[in-house]
Amino acid sequence: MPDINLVYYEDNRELREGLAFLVEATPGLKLLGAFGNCHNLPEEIRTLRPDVVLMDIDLPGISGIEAVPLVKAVSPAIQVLMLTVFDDEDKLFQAIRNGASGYLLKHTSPSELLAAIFDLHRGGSPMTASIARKVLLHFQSAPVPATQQLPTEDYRLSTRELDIVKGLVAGYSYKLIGADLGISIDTVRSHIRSIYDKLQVNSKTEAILKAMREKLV
Amino acid sequence: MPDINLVYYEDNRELREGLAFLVEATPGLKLLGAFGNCHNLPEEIRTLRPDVVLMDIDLPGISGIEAVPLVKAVSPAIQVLMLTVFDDEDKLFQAIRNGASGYLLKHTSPSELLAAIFDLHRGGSPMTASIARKVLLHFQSAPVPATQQLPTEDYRLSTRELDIVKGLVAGYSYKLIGADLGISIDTVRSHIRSIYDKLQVNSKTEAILKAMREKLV
DNA sequence: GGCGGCCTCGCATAAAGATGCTAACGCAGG
DNA sequence: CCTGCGTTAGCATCTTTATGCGAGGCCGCC
Repeated sequence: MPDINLVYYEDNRELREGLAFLVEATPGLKLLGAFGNCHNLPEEIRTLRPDVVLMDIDLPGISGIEAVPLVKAVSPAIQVLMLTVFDDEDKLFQAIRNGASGYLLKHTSPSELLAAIFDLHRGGSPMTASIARKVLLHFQSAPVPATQQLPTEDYRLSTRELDIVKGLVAGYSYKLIGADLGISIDTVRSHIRSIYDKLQVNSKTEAILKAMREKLV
Repeated sequence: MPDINLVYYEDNRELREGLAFLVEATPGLKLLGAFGNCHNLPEEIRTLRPDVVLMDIDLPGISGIEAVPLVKAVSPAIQVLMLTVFDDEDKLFQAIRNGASGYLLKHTSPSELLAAIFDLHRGGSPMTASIARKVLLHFQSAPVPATQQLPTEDYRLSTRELDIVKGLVAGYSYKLIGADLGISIDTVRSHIRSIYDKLQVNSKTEAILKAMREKLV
């Protein structure tokens, strides 16, 4: 099996060099590059073509979290392992949503870090147990996973009324909606009336918000 | 620190005895009981009062998955670690939803298992990397905000301007916003001006939509 | 055939919003 | 000290929305 090719983003020079040393001493791993920021990330990733990217979260300029989608944009197959000193919940979930595949706290021992890299490359998602707990809790509390099926009350809007609502949600004025649908502004008003009636609102704003929240459009 | 008290449910006698041996040989752990099925689980848990329950998934009669809520019913503080040979996705998520805090494949080495028990007791959620990957994938695909984490451009709205935007997004009229913030409607207008300027829009609707989409509020 | 819902259009008025111009006050920074 | 920005405020004017009242055409249904 060929070596696992790594790229490392970390603004702290000592850590960067420490890991470089660690990786170079480990058979099966190859560090293609280590950088202090993500400003040239797309080019770096494109030219180096790593298998795994180690990403510090708190980078100056473009944060590690923002960098994840950039990596994934070059190639979704590249696995990103987040490294951080803080187990900030928000950042954790942002990183996960952005496509990170692993999440380790920096107090992780070198041997665990190395194991994590191999795990990651094997298709696993190594994470610190405390991180994993947070993820599980989200699963248990929030009904995030299954398709958030709110009853989506049926307001019985006609197709034309839905056209109008779409226009509203698109941010159009009555005039524009009318032009768009080829009807007069007064007709638009007319439809708006019945829409308000059915949605039980009395302003454009409320209608839009309700339509969006209940995903009528 | 007192020992971590364990109870183990596993129908395979060899495994049961193997783990009993392993635990007994480990300082800091104490096995209070090991059972081949969950038929008397509530009583067993109530009387033994373990800190951690190790639970095989494929048990005859009441499955390990069904058993998790029973354990949690006795005391939600008890941590449940699932052990299984199969990494069946459905079972995994059922177990998580039922309140399991950790999830290991049985090919896990004894030392990792022991580490997992300590992790669990410390508040972590040990899981095999491949299991963790499944969990993360659910996070990435399922959630509604899966659209994309656009860089959330910084429009440099002042705090007051954000107050106003919140009001808009809440569906309030200028009058209401003014009343809410204790300022005159003309001041609201004034802020609205600069908000439109910064957001590059020119209607309430556009501002609201932009604010919502870019989650400025 | 008549009833009701939907789509169309119009006029009118009142309320809300958009925008131009102006201006006072305080506070931070050059 | 002067400048810039945020916050406050007022006035004027035009546009957009909200709503009341009315009306004709089309279609499906009892």
